Amino acid sequence: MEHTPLACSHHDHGHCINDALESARQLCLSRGVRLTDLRLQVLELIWQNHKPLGAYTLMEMLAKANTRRVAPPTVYRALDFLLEQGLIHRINVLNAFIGCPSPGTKHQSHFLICRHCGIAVELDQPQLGEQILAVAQDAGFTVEAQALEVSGLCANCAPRAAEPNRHG
Amino acid sequence: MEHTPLACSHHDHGHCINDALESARQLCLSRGVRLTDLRLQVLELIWQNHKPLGAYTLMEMLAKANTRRVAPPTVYRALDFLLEQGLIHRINVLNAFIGCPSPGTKHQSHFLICRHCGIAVELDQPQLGEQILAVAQDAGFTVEAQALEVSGLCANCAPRAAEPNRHG
DNA sequence: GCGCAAAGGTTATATAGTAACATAGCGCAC
DNA sequence: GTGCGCTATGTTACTATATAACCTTTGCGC
Repeated sequence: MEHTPLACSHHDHGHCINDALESARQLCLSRGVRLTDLRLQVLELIWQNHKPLGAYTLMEMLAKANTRRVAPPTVYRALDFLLEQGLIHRINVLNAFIGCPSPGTKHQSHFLICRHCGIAVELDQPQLGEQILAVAQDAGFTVEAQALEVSGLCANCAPRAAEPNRHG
Repeated sequence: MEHTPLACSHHDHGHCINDALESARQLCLSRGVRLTDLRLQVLELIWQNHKPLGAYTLMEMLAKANTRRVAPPTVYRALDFLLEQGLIHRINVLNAFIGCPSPGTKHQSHFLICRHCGIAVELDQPQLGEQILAVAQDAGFTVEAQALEVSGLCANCAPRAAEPNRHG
């Protein structure tokens, strides 16, 4: 299985993937839920890089990895499972999905999304979540989910990126 | 034109609408852009209540208000214009659009979205935007847009709303 | 009036997501 | 081991959301 390198910075991404898959296995085991082959494969594909993947892209990748050709419901069911278990997040602004680097700990879905390289980085800032929670509670609102999606240019792309948004 | 009342609290919504439309007219005038009949009508429909409206719902409303029957591109172009001018916001998690109560002032798209009554309330908390900006900048990120979508139950719905999400 | 640019109309199609029902795998009582 | 029941996956068809491409109309300066 080919490792698409992280486009905008250099790190040991194999490590990312392995960690993620291992955590996923542990979590599912401890929760008594089944991380089936399909679900694992989808999670693995999502972790190939740090770019959110659309459900249909994922379908193509599954077809190319050829092991199977799946229809939309199959992919969506796997994604639903992974979402429920907190192993992935949905990026609404992109209609796409990305792996969660710390699925065990309760946290919000806060992302920086580069429009140039397409990478989405999850923020780990509990106090930001607290702040948002506080503002909502002040308004008498009962929070069930937070989705913060900040769009712009990442540190690597900002210098060389001009105007248009092209994901490469 | 019928005024759908705000479901979860009582206020003079006619006032909301009139203010919004008047600001829109002023803004477009001062910017030298054209707030055409169609665009105005779409904006007016969006302001009928405080629930985000989908593009296709909007199409039906236009058809019923009968003045015209429009195809998707027509609606989307009007929506694009209104988005560009900052007169409406897009709620990604709902694939829907809602009026902006203060289109003149630069601000972010921060919403509390009630899953029970469907109402979305825009937060006006500049310091929250600043905080998010600061976090992003610390990560070397150049922010172009913020989208904060907090889902849950509003003050009016929380007491009587049990588990499921039904929009009424 | 003429010509340009912007707005809107029309057709077709791309992309994203779901409903409903059939089949397969797996654990367990017996 | 057989049969039952539950969960996961396969399959077909469809709904919902959004855009491409091209054409016609309108507003407006000259």
